[in-house]
Amino acid sequence: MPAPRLSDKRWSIDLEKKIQEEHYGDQAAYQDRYGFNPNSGKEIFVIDTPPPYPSGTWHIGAVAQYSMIDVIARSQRLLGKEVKFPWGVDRNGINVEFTVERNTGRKMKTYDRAEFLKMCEKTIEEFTQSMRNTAKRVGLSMDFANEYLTDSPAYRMITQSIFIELFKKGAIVEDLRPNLYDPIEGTTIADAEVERQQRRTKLVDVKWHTEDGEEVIISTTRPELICACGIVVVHPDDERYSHLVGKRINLPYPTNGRESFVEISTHPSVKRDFGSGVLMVCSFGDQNDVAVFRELGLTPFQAIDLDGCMTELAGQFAGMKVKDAKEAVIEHLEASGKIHQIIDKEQEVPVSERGKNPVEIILLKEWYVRQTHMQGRMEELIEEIEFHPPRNKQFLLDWMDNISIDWPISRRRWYHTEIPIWYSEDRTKIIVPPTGVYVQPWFESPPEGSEVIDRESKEVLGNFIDLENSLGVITGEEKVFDTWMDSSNSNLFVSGYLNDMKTFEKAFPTALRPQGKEIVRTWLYYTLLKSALLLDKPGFKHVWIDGLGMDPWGRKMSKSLGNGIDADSVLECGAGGRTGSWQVRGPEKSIKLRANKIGSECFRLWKACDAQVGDDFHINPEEIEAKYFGVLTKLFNVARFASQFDTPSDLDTMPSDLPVEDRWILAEFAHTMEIVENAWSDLDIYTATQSLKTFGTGILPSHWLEMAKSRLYDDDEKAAWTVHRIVRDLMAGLSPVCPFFTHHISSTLYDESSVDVRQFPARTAADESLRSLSMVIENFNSETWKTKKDQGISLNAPIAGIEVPSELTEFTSILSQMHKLE
RNA sequence: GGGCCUGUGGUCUAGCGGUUAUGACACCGCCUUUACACGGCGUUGAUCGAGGGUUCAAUUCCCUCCGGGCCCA
Repeated sequence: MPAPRLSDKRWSIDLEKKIQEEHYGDQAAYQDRYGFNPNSGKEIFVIDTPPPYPSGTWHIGAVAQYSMIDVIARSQRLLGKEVKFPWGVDRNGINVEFTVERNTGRKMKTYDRAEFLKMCEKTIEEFTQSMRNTAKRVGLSMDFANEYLTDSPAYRMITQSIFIELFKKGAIVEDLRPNLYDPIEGTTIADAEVERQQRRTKLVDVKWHTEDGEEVIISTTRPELICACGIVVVHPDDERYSHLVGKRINLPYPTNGRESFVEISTHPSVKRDFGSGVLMVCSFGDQNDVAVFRELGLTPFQAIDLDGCMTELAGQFAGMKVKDAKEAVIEHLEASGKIHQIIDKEQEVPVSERGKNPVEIILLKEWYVRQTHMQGRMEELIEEIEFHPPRNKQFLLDWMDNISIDWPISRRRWYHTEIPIWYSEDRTKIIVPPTGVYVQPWFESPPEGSEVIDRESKEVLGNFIDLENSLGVITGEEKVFDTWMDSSNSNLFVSGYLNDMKTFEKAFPTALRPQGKEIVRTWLYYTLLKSALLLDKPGFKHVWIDGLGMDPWGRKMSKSLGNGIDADSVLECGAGGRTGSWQVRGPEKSIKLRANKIGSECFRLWKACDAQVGDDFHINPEEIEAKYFGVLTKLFNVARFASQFDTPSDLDTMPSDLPVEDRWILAEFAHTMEIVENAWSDLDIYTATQSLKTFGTGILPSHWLEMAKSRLYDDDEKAAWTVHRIVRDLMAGLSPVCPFFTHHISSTLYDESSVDVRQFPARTAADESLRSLSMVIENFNSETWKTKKDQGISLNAPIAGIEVPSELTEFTSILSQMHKLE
C-alpha cells in the first residue's frame, strides 16, 4: 500500500496553529489572497464588519459571531465575488475614559485635556493588540493591513465631514431642549443609553394650599423640584378635585425669581389612584413632565445646573447637590408642618447605561440629528433590504415605532470625535472646516478653506479667510459627538465614501451588515438613518442579525454571575497537549467543564452547524468537542485515505465510462453541492455546513467508499478520479467554515488551496435516476450489516443467502464484492 | 407593566396543518473489517413546555399560562 500523502495521523490543534502561522506570517501572500481589488471587474461585496470595542476581554459569543461573519466573507469569495472584509476597531467613547479614571484614581476633568487624550490612546491601544491576536487565532480573513480605527484622524474626518454635509442639508438642528443628562459624568446622553434600576425612594405627601386656603395633598418623589413646578394637574374626570380647576395654588416653600404660585388644571395622564391623585408637573421630573410642558406650551424652568446642583430658582436650597437638596427640602417642609406623610417605596429610576448614575432631565442647548420626520421614508427604504433571518427585522421596526424626539448628538466628554465648529464672538455665526479635514476646535483655529455660516438661517455667508476680521474673537466648540455618530458612518466609510467615490458608486448600498440583535436600536438604526438623510438610500442590501452567546444553561454570561468562558482558552484548548478546563457557576452549583482539544476549526464548525442564525446559542466547550471534533477526524481520515492514491492529472473532465457506483455517488454529491451553493448564496451557513457534513461523514465513507475500496487498492483510475474529484470539491465547499483544515488537505493533495478557489466548483453531469436509488442502497447495506451481526459473523466474512434487490441489478456485482455475498 | 423572539428524546437540533417526528452527541449492545476504536455497525430513548380552542386532522394555526432571551416603559 502506498504511503498517504497526508502524513499526519490525525488533525490536531498544533497542526492547525502551524498552518495559521504560515498563513498570517507571509503578509504579501495574505494580501494577495484576501485583499480587496475594486477594479477586478467582479461583483463587489462589501461587509460592514462590526468594529469591536476593546475593553480587555473579547466575549466568546462575539468571537463566535465574528467567525461566522468570516464564513460569509469566505463563502462570497468562493462564489466569485470581490469581497471587502475590513478590520476596524471602535475606540472612541466613555468606556476608555472610565478605564483611565479608574486606573489613575483621578476624574477626567481634573486633567489637561490633551494629556488625558494621550492616556486614553495608550490604554486603548494595549487592549486593541490582544484583540488583533484573537481575530487571527480564530481565522478571520479580514484586511488587517488596512486596519481602521474610529479614533484615527482619517475616520474622525469622515464623521466631521458627514456632519457638515448633514448640517448644510438642514438635517442638524441646535436647540434648547430638555435633555437626559448624567450630572456625575457631566454629559448629555441619548434615550438609547438609558437603563432602569430598582431603587428605594421616599414618596413624600406634601400639603399645599390654594389661594383661598384649601389644603391639597400632592405626592412626589422629587420635592426638590417644586421650585420648577409649572402647573398642578388632576384627572379631568376626577370629581374630588373638579372644584379646584382654574384656581391658583401656592408653592409650599419660597423660591427665587419666579411667581410663588401655579394654576391647577386637568390632564389625562394623571393616575387617579396614585397618591392623592393630584400631580405637580415640574421641569423636569420625568418624560411625562416633558410631554405635559410641551403640550401645554409652558415655559420650562431651569432648576438643576450642569454640575447637578440646584440653581438660584431653588431659593435657600440653591447650590446644593440634588440629593442634599431633597433632604433639606423635606426637613424644611417638616419644620413648617407641611408634610402629611412619607412612605418608603420601590421605584424604577432611569440611570445612565455607562455610569449607572441617576439621570436628570435638564434644559440644555445641544446639537441634534433630525429623525422624527424621516420614519416614514425610512420604512420605505428598509423594505428594500433583505433581513437574515427575516423575523429579526421586527426588532428594528419596533424601535422605530417608539421614536418621538430627535437624536441628541453632542456630549460633554473628551475621548470622542470633536464637533467641528467655531463660534463668532457674538455667537450668531459659526465656522465649519472644509470636507476632508479633521479638526480639534478646542485647541486649534479653523483651517484653510473654512466657511462662515449664519447660525440661525444656515446660509453660507462666505469664506472664513475673507470674513475673519468681522467675527471678533472666535471660540472653538468644546463638545464632542456621541460615539454612535462615528459608528453610524461605518458602512459609508468601508464602502469608500469621500475617500474613493468611484468604488463607492459601485459598492453602495453596502452588501452586508452583520451584527448582534442587541444593537439593532443603536448601530443598525443610526446607520440606516444616516444613509437615508445623506443619500436617500437604504444603507445595505442584506442585514444579518445573529443572537447572543449564552452560558451552557442559556443565561447571559457575566462577570457577576461567574459563568463566563474565555475565548482564547477554547481556541488554545489542545495546543501543545494542554487540555482545557473551565470552572463555571451553574444555576445550582459550580461545574467543571473539561475538553481535550477544540481549536478554531472545531469552534467554527460548531457555530456553523449548531444553530440557525438569529437565535441565542449556548456555549459549552465539552459539547463543542464531543459533537464536532469527531467530524474533523472523520473528514481528515477520508482525505488521508484518498491521499494513498495518485491524483489524476485532469480532475475537471469526467471520464466517460465510469461504473454505476461512481456515477451514483457523483449524482449524490452534485445534489449536495447544489444545496450548498444555494445556501452560501443565501447567507445560510447552517444549511450549507450541515449538508457538507452529512455527505462527507455519512453516505460517502459509509456506503460508497466501502464499495470502491477494492477497486482503489487495485489502482483503478476511475475510482481514483471519483474519490479525488469529490474530496477536492468537498474541501472547497467547506473552506469557508474550516479554512485551515481544508487548506492543508487541498494544498497537499491538489496543489491548489481550497481557500484560493474563486469560483464555486462545477458539478458533474448527474443521473437523477441513480440518486433515487440511494435509499435502497443504504437500506440494503444496513440490512446486510445487521444480518451479519445477527449471525455473529464479522463484516468482512462471506455470507450466503442474501439477494440484491431487483432495483439494484446494476449494482449486483459491486455489492456482492463489497459484502462478500455468496 | 408593554412589545418582539423562543421552548421538540439526557443534551443540541431539523420539520412548521396529514411524517412510523429529522439528524448529531451521550447511553447501551456488538465488532480490532488492510483511512479512521479520536473508528464501524446496531438498539434503547420524545404524550414535540402546560392547559384550552379552531379543524375531518395540530409539533405545526389561535388564546391563556409557565420558563428563557432581547428591547422598551
